[in-house]
This record gives sequence, C-alpha cells and structure tokens, in this order.
Amino acid sequence: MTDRPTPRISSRKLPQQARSTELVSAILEAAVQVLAKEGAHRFTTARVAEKAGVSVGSIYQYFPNKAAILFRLQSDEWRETTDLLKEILGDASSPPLERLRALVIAFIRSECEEAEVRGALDDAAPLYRDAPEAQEARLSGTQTLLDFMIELMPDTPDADRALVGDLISNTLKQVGKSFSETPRTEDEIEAYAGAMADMFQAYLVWIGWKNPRASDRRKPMI
Amino acid sequence: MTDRPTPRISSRKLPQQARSTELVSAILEAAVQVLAKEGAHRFTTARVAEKAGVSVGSIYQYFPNKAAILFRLQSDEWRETTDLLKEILGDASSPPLERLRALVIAFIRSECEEAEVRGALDDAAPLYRDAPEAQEARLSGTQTLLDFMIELMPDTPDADRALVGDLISNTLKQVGKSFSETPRTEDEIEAYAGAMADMFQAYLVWIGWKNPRASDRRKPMI
DNA sequence: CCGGAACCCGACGGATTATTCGTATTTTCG
DNA sequence: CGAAAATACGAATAATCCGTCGGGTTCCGG
Repeated sequence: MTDRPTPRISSRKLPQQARSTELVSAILEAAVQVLAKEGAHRFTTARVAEKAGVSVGSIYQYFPNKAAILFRLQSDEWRETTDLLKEILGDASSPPLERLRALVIAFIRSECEEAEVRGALDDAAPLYRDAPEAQEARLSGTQTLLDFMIELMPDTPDADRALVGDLISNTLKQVGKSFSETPRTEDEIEAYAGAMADMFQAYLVWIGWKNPRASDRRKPMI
Repeated sequence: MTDRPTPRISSRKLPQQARSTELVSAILEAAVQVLAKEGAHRFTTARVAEKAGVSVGSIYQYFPNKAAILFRLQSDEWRETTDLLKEILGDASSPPLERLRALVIAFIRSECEEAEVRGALDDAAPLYRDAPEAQEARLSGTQTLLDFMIELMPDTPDADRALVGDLISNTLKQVGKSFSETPRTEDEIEAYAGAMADMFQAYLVWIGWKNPRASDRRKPMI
C-alpha cells in the first residue's frame, strides 16, 4: 500500500504564445527520445530539458511535475490507439469477427512500433498510474471494446458479456505489453497476433455466439 | 536501450554459521514487508535493514546489491509457482483439459495471494530483469507448460505447438500480472479464471485437437 | 583457552534528482 | 514607444539513496 500522494498531473498552465506551444512540443519530443534511449530510470527533467534545448525551469511552467510529462505521453498514445480501434470496429462493411481479427493484429502491431518508448513508459507507470486522470483514461480505453461486444453478442446477458469483454480486452492489453518488452520479428508478430485472433474467435463461438455467418468462419491458422 | 550494466545478482557470500542464515531469513522477510507496505519506489536497503533489525552493512555481506534481494524474492516465488504447476499438470488421474483448467485457476489464485508484494515486485522488475539469471529463470518457467503441451497435442508439428504454448503461457502470465495490480473479489477471480480456462479450451479444440474424450468436453461457464 | 575466521555494525562518501525562485528576456497591446 | 504580462532561464536547495570500510564482536577448531 504505497502512501504516495497521488500527484497533480494535469497541465499547470496552458501555453498561449506561439513560442510556448513550440516549447511544449519540444519537451514532449525530447521526452520520447530520452525515454527510448535512456530508459525509464534515467528519465530526468534535466535530461529532457537538455535534449529539448530548453531550461529545466521552463518544463515546470507547463508540467507540474515529472510524472505529468510521462502521463501526457501515455495519454497521447492511448488516444491514438483508441482512435485506431474505433475506426476498425466501426467499419460496418466487414463482418464482426473479421473486425475483431483486424483489431487484434492492428493492436499488436501498434504495440510493437516504438517498442522502446512503450516499454519504458510501462516501466515508469508507477509514477503516474495512481493519478485519477490515469484511472479514467484506462476505463475509457476498455469501453470501446465493450461497446463492440454489444454488437457481437447482442443476446447475451450484460454480466456475461462484460466478463467476456473484460477477458478479451485485458488479454489483449496485457499480452500487448509483453510485445513492447521483448522485441519480435515481423513474422512472429504476424503469427502470434493471428493465433490470438483465433483464440478469441474460438472462444466466442464456443460460448454460444449464435448464427455465425459462413463468411465469418475462417480457417484457423494452424 | 538502457546501458545499465547488468548487475551481479548472485549471492555474494553464502552464510555458514547459524546466525548468518537467520540473518538472511530476516532480511528476506523484512524485504517482503517493506515491499508490501511501502511499495517498490520506497524499497530501500536502509528500510529493509531497519525492519529486519540488522545493519545495512550486513545486507551487503550476503547480497551484492539491492537488486539481488528483489531477484531473490522473485526467484523464490517463481520456484513455488513452477512447483505448483508441475504438480497439477503431472496428476495423470485427471484428463488433460481438466488439468489445464485447474492450472489456470490455481495460477490466477496464486497471483492474487500477496498481491501487494507481487505488484511491487513487478514494479521493481526493471532493476533485476536484465540480469542473465532472470532471463534463465523466465525460460524455465515457460518450459513447464510447453512440456505439457506435448502431452496435450502430440500430433501437432513442433513449431505450431510452440506457438500455441507460448500464446497460452504468455497470456496466463501477463493476465495474471494484472491480477496483482488490481484487487479482485473472490467471485471475480473465480469467474475470470473460469472464463480464461474456457477460452484456452475452446482454442485448443478449435485448432484441431483430436479425439476429445467426452469427459473433457465440459459445459462452458456461460 | 586462544588465535584466526566469520560476522556484524553504522557513520560516511559520493552521487543523483525533483523542484523552486529570483532574475532576465521577449511579446503583446494600448 | 512603454509598461505589463508572458515567458525563459539556471543556479541553488533540500532530500534521498546506494554501497563501502574500518573497527568491534562472536564463533569455532585445535
């Protein structure tokens, strides 16, 4: 039970002039580089400032503390990922299970891009994850998939659907993390993501997903 | 890419007299308590020493550095878990899929016991995970399940079986981690573990596991 | 009982880091 | 232009922590 006081993490002051918005961008870009090159345990305000070509003091004009920078990076990535997933799941031209498969593959792929940054960000998670903003962001990420589950299993009771949705989204998220820890070849990613999609699909059929259209039944990869 | 020099993590000196083995025990017990109560970021040699009622210097007689204490704790837990899994999977009186189900439930349960310690240990992982000893220990943990997969899918080509085995063991491990992050009720654990077992089972059947005995086909939980 | 080995101690050195704050510079706008 | 607001700076502060080392204590074999 850490008694670490959940730190403020929201932006301290919004940049108003052009130079300050550029400064914030520079800070964020530098933060990514420091995180990727030095790792979480060397992520330092001083190092970020140096890499960004600004002063330490300037950072604290727009970020209340170090954790806020990290949370900002994580938050941006979550937003990007969520948008990607929404786009895939919203494509009504493709049958639901195809969309789920595409989602799995896209998600795993995205976790592998910039794996160093994501891995370091996960390492640094203890610094920002207890902040209320982070809790909130996490929930909203899961919600996207839960909404899709309604479309996928309209006749299933809410409680059961929630369990299945949690299982799938949690599995996806956690296994995804492992892909930013250990680097994988493109082929491994392909195979792994495909197998995971198979697993989800098999499970959904197994628990009684009614009336699968023939086109949704695809050959398993193995 | 952190250039942190992978630290020595093996024991510095083995305790020979009775008092020193007790001292090591005291250190390890204290380490668990500090980790659980203070969290990874407050895990300090000084704090461990104080809790154990010994001096800082004494710690460094038997551990080359802080990371070595953490690795020792992690290593002990891995050993316990591996033993548990071996015991379950080795019970030939139960059909394979039943054993897999029992394994899933047991594993998730074990992750929930002492969740604070395990969570903190995961937070501290960056400190010890790059050491060669840790890499090795990780592999040996996965191997147990891979061996079982041979029994479960004897006719599947090695490469495919390895993929399935990796997927299942990785999913289990990663999702298990999420259970030491967020506390869950006993009922949630039960339901979640059951669903996960269903998912694995459905997948194994789906990919063409031959000749399932009737007793192995159990009703899905939903 | 004694000498050496094992053991234990805890103050201290050396290093790092997050954050502040007084000052200097730049921009805006009347 | 000129003053007020916004911005930028970076040395200084205060705190923390790891690991060592010299010196004292306890144990064991002979």
